[in-house]
Amino acid sequence: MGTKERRERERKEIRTTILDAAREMFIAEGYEAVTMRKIADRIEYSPTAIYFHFKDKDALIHELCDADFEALAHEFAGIARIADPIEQIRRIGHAYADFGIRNPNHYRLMFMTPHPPYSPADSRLQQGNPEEDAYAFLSQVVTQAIKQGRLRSELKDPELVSQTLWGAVHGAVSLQIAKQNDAWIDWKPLKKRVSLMIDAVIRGIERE
Amino acid sequence: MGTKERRERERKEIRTTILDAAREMFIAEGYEAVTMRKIADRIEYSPTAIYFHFKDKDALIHELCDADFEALAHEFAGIARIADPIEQIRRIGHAYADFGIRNPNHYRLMFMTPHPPYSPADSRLQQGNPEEDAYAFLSQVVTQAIKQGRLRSELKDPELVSQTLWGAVHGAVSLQIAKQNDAWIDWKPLKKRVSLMIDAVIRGIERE
DNA sequence: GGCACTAACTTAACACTGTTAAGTTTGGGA
DNA sequence: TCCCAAACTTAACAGTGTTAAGTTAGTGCC
Repeated sequence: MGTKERRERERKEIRTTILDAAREMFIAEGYEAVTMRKIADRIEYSPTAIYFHFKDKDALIHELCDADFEALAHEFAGIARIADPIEQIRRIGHAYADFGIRNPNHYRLMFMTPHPPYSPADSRLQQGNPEEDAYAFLSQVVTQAIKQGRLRSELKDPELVSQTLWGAVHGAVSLQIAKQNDAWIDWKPLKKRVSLMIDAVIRGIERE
Repeated sequence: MGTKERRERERKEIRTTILDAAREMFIAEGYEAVTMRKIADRIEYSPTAIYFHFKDKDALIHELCDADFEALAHEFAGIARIADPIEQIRRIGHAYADFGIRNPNHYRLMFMTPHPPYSPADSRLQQGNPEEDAYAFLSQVVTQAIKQGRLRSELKDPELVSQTLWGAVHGAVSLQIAKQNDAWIDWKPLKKRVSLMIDAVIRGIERE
């Protein structure tokens, strides 16, 4: 009696169809372009059919982003093998910036848009697991750096340092995304800005 | 025959009434809350009346933000009297962060939201004038620091340094605005994050 | 085989949004 | 007094997310 299984499989398939259509539109044109009606058009269903598979538009987009949080954590994974924690921090910074620049629309939604409070319990990702939680990975590396006496002596809180490192690179990336077309500023090449940001902030926290 | 003048004065008055209503809603609830109909309700006009005074919603909000760009530049003005350029940079950083935290909704629109290309010609503010252009003020101070040999010898481009400094503080502020309610992260006190960011990045660019 | 039930959909509508076309009021100038 | 133009209103359009109600089709059971 594999009908139940088949049903569930079909259900998952159409779920994926919806997600794929949404992702494509989202990457190409951003959040506003992902209208329920346009998704419906593309997958040849009625708009309401989507609500059978997702609570609302937010839930849909949220699921899209969850996958990207995981992808980010995975991009960090290769860095785990490097021995020097300072070099690890540098690599994390560059990997993070690359991710943001490659996925500006995801990045906007993940890190530049205020959301209603969202509990880790709502995510399928496991908080604190460095393989799935990119922030946890950074925090782990910073903890290592502190333990090894590589940071200035007054920097004892790995969370505070992690949040500062994150903020620095996020600043460079998010200004690029939000203001790259702003003619008011004569923007220097992105790569230079990111590199200087990472170098400067690392130099600023490193023990001399 | 002061009727023409009176007409114009009345026109300006209703313009201001609209702007004031919009600003209030905008501060309290953000961009989405500023609907043309709600503004109209509050000032007891029809929604279409607003279009007589502003091209569209974007133009209205834009005018709101222009005033805030100027306000930011004015907050910097007091810093001009300080002699030490490094101390000036530190003060600019703190003033900028304060501004963002005090005006999160303005900040979002000014620095966290991509806009269609916007030429300096569209603004009533004068680009490059440190009294009206906050970025120009920062850039001026950084130029001074370089001239006085206060920055590391490889840092010769004041624009690149300014953009990095801006990015760093912007990173701390914008993460706070976008993610302060995100339970995934155990946020350290904002003040500590901002201070460490400014100290770290200054130390990272300063000549030893 | 036929009945009933339910998962998976569709149609139609609601309450919003920004925006515009067309019509109305009002008050000053000739 | 007539006219005209500025300043407004009413009504509508095209779009949005979302939901209530109705339909279809396929499975499980007697």
